[in-house]
Amino acid sequence: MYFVEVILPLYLAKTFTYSISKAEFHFIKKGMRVAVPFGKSKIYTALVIEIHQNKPELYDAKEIHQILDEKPIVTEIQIGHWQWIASYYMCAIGDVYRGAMPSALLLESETVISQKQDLFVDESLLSDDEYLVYQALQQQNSLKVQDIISILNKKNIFPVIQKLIDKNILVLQEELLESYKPKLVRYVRLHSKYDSNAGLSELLETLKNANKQKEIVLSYFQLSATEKKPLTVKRLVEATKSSATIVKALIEKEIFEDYFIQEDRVNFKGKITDELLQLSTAQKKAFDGIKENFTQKDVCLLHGVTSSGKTEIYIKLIEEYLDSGQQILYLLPEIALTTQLVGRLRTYFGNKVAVFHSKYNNNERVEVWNQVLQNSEKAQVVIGARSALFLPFCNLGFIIVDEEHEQTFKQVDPAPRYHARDAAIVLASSHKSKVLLGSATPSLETYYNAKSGKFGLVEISERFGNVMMPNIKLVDLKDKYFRKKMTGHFSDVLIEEITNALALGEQVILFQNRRGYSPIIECITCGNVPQCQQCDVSLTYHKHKNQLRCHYCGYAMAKPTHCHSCSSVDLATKGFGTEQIEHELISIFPNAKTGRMDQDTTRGKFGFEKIIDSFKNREIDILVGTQMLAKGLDFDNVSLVGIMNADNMLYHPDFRAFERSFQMMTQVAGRAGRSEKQGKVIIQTYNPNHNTIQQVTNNDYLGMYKEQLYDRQIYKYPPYFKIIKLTLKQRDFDKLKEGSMWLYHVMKQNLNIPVFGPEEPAISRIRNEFIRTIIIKIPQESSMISTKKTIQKILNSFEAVAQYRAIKVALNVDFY
DNA sequence: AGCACGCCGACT
DNA sequence: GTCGGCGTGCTC
Repeated sequence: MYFVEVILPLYLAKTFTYSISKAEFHFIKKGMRVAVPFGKSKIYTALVIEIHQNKPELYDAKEIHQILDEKPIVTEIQIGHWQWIASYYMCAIGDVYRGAMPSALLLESETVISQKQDLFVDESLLSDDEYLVYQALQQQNSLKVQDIISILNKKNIFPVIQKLIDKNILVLQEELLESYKPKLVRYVRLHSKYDSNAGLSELLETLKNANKQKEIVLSYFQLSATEKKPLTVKRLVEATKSSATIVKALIEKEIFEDYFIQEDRVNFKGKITDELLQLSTAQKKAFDGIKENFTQKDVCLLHGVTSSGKTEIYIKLIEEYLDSGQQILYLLPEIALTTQLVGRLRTYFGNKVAVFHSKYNNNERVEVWNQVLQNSEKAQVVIGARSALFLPFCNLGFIIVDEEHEQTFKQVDPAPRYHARDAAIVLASSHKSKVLLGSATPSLETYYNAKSGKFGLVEISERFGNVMMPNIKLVDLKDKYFRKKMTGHFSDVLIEEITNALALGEQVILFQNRRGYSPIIECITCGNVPQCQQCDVSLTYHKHKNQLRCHYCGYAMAKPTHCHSCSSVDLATKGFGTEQIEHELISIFPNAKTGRMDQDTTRGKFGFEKIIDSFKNREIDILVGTQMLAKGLDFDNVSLVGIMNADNMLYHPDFRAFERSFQMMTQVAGRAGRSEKQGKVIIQTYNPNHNTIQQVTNNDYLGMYKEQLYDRQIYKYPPYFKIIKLTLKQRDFDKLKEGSMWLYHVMKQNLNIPVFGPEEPAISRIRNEFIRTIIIKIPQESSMISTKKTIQKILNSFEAVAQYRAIKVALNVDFY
């Protein structure tokens, strides 16, 4: 009796037991994948986490379907880390497994329908639907469920299939589809019969009437003599300016033969610089400080103002860990940033740099996974967004979390809702490795940890190359509107500064944290604002497509010509977004070239790079963008940054609104003045005296930190309180209201800590589901673990109530 | 999560 | 009478 415990890639908290043979028992190891039947018909890719001989008593374990790996592809450290994530972030281990593995490694079965061999069918006994399926099977020998759905044009096809099975016509099969395909490159060589030089002259003789073919054969000899390496078909065709057909003809004549070599999809072919990286005095001091800290502490915060040259320090540190033969993980908040950074790191570390992020396709991800697992030379330094954390490191020495304050490190949906920075610190401790957090505007939590001595702290207060901090000017919008000094959304001061910058051939960045043309359209006569049918939000106007769109569910409609409520044609736009700013720019500066960077213009794999590149190449004079601009991009010719409206960030109903506004404005301002000249920043605001705005102006991080920390303590927020947010969703408004009230009361009674809610969020309905939230605040002194246990118990009894079962509850631990 | 079962209203 | 809606329960 031999068994394995496995994790399934489903929302299931439990592990499952399957039986295996004795031979399999000796072969299977923890961390290997096995295909297992689960439920009525499906086969899933499960992960073995235990091998044992304890027969389950309550049920008969099914046998596994097949073993998928020769060797473990997940390490024991990973399994431990996943279990930590599942318990800390209160989600199912299956969720973590599914989120962590590249989907190409998680094969699911698909039902394949085919016809029985050698059968006689009396077609008159078939119904119309049955006949259609039968006919389709005469054309192709197998069909998928989806095919039949489209053939019959209805959803529930199972009864039809069942009848055909009963009539002994069909068979069903579950097929596992291997989705990873190695990239094969086609090479060409002389056919093996010419291995000895014997037939060569004869060969050319046979081609004397086929000039083009002869030419290629001669080129082949020439190319392989000069290049001294195997020749790809592609290269040969290009070099001879011929076509693949002629090569094919030669292969058919058995003069050439082709063969395939597996190649990595991602390959760096550039040059590695010989130059040694020289750190400035300030950088060197920080570098030494970090190393000094690492002798005492496992985590260190590098707090360096914008353009203080943090990257060079990272590179120096990476160099040291590389020399000691360890793997390095470099986490970035956004994929958009990787291209720039990868290019830079590759000039130092060449092919040792691997990249891993969500825009990579499945095949590319599997390759990086395997390289990391094998501790391959090619993946010594891994750069990636948060999910790179899940790679199978075996010898991890160092983790960098760059721009650690960025909220994109926290996954919101789906589960696991983990924070990559915090999970990285835990991962590092199981690898006994070090973590460096870097930011110009650290999160309050991290700075608090550094100040309290939990983390080391190293600060750089000057910019690299003695560049001055930008000069920040405030423009009071109330005053400017009153004095009629505004053109659209541009104050006279901003226009003047842009004019000056353009005259000097310098570039300008304008920041508006809102995409679209203007948020809403309002009827002047009756005040009606078009709303989304499925969500509790107003529709956003997009001028370019002349559409109204919902930013939550993606619903789009043509812009109405008249009010749907009172039929008036007087419709006005209210508020403004990037698109409108760009539009106004064009009329104010008709000669300047403008560009826009937001979610709408950066779609596609290289959308972002295209805009960045054309801005870098100075094809764009003025770039308008959303917060994407705030993310550590380096431009050397930007002398002016304008923040169109600082207020809409400040007044978000969120306890982090001021912290975030400070970070965002400071980061955007940091894009200004990268060369000798001091950069200028114009902030347009209705509240020039607001503390946060003053702190940005004076570059007063510490002031912001102290003020916010004080508020956090009073209002019971992190770092003093841990926060768990529960989001309840259901289509039925009343049932949701009732259920959330029940849950709130039970939580309140059983947890001796602050519980708030059930609150109706600002957007109370998305995709026709109503939403309520409950917030639980756990003080530092109470136990996180026992509180979570109690919460889990309460949720279990909540689900046991039949009328509440339809309510979906999502848990967000350390919600951001 | 998926998937089947089972019960109910609305159409050929 | 069937089709399709979604509430319920289970998966080693």
